[in-house]
Amino acid sequence: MTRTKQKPATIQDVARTAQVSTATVSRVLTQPKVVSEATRTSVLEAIRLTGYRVNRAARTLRTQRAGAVLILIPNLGKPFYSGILAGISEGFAGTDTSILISDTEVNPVEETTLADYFLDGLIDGAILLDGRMSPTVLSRCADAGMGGRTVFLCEWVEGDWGPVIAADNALGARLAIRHLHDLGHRNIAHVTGPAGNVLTAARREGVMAERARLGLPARDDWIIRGDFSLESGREAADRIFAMEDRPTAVFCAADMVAFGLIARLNACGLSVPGDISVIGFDDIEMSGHFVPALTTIRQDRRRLGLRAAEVLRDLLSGADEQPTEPLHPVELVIRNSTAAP
Amino acid sequence: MTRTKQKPATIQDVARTAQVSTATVSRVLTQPKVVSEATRTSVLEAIRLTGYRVNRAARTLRTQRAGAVLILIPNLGKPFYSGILAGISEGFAGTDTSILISDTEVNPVEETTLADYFLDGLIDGAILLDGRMSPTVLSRCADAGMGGRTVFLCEWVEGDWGPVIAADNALGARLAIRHLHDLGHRNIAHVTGPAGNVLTAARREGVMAERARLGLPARDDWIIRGDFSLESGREAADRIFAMEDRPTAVFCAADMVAFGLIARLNACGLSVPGDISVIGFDDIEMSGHFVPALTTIRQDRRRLGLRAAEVLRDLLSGADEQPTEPLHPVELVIRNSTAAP
DNA sequence: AAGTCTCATGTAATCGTTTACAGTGTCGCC
DNA sequence: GGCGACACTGTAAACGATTACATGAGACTT
Repeated sequence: MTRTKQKPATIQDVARTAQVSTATVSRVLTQPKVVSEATRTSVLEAIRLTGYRVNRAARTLRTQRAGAVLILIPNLGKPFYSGILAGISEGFAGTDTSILISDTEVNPVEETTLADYFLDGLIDGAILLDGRMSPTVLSRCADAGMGGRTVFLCEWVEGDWGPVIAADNALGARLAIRHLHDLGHRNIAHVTGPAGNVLTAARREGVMAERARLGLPARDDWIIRGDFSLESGREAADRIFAMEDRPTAVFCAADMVAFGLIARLNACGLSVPGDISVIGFDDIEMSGHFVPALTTIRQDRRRLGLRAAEVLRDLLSGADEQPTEPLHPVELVIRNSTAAP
Repeated sequence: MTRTKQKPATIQDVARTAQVSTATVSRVLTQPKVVSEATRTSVLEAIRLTGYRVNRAARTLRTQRAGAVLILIPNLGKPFYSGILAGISEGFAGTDTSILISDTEVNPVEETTLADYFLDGLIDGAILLDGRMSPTVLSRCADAGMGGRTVFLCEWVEGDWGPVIAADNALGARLAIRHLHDLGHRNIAHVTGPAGNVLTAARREGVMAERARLGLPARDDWIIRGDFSLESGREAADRIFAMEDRPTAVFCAADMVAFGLIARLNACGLSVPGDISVIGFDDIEMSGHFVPALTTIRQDRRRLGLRAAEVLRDLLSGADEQPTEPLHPVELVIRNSTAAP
């Protein structure tokens, strides 16, 4: 008598099977301590027998909690984010919270979308990795009850919109410059991220600070605007190649930029690190496999994701927000793309 | 009198405001035709006024439809998938269906997980991009009512588990071989995907068939096992470099493999396409930017995703399944990594 | 004028949980 | 013996939508 296409069992079925009330079954599921050992085991047995699974919609409706969080990612295609997602996922493991992922590239966050998620009761909170969100949108979201249920990760928006989890980008930049300086480089260029991006700002700031500290020449045309893309790396390479006195080393604000830059420099007949040293930022998976293997600044993406998940969980459970250390460590990974000039 | 932290408006509030019953409001939302022009506009006005949004949980509970589908992806980190996601997303635009994304790398599909999504009433259907799912898991899912609510995309599992949307991989492989042959190559190697993968099989089959058709030498050691990864490309390069009579051209089962291969060949002192021509498969974003720009076989990923979404929609709406053309076109994109021997 | 049909709307049951409140039984203690 | 405390458990009212069925008003037919 194998049931194949039966309707899913409800809490009623379990209650009937275990000869208790639905309330008791519910209690076994949500606050096991208050129900006696005997009935608890009998109910659990009934659950096993009936193959019961709690209906999320009903629970959500009743408790007014969605049991889900939204992760808003600028561009899923970027390899940078997979480790982050793994960390977030890990952080929510065992909490029967499901994770919705949305790509702001694919589904642009228009005026209301994010707020709608909250209003529709689809999510309890969100982790935002997109620093381009407008304050207008954010304040709408705050009106929608989003206040205190949002965490920024990696990127963020200026203003008091919620806790921020991020790597110490400025420190990373300083480490990069220091490394190049230690190798003997004095003329160091920097390919930045896109304008208006908080990471761009933090990293450039680090570059400026360290360059000043070390007394390195601060030429404006050695700060080259990029946008974290491979393509912008190639453009930067062209710019550098055309300079009369070229820098001997380049710090790229992202590994992808470094790849584009190196490929193009090679095509122009310049070798890395022979003629020019290049250092990146992020340490994405490919960086170790590239030729030459890329010297870069690593952020522990899994850990960042994990931490963001924890912070959001605390936020949602109303736990007293343990002050999170604002900046996560970064690490210099020395490989083959940097050498003495 | 701006309401800031008001509870969200319910259908009751709208009904009261518009002086109609909740049934009428509901009808305006779900079957606008049956309600008179006059009341409809009045209700819509009331909705605007109250800022009402339908509560998904309540609707799901009542209708027993989740209004969501699950996308199961092997590895979100692979750049290959972003275009696919965009297409899927496009395919569901305007259907108030939300899209859940799950990464089988991050959250392995254990015995029950996928089935649970269905049982919990969390999703109405799924698009599966992971060909590694075991038939055991799939048959559990079928028991959970998954039958006829699932679509395979790109990869698939042998057996009658649902419609399959995929590019014509065998044709792609043949085009690649033909292109190399047209350039004058006769000694052509192939770096395959991982064992047991359906794409690996289809592409290798295409290679075999075309090689036979063109009367090319069929040496077994020119079929090199890979796994779609950059790393496997590097290993293949080492193998090829060590051969006494090297092939003059290599067809890689994935662009990433080609990148690893080319980088390593360069490191060994072999130039591409000078010494060896290399062609990839997929045409991921980076392929056009790589140096040399990679000749490859393009699949229209956005379109594949779009089509999968459409098929799933039809499946869910119970529409008579219009027989989908089984294989989607592929296209040879000629760039700079292939040349005459 | 009565019957019938159509169209628009209202009434109320229902989906499957959770949980405030009430009830029962047992025990200890004055 | 009565009374409070305690530990469980049951009853039933929500949560916010959808929808089968009932109702009422015209319009049209005979």
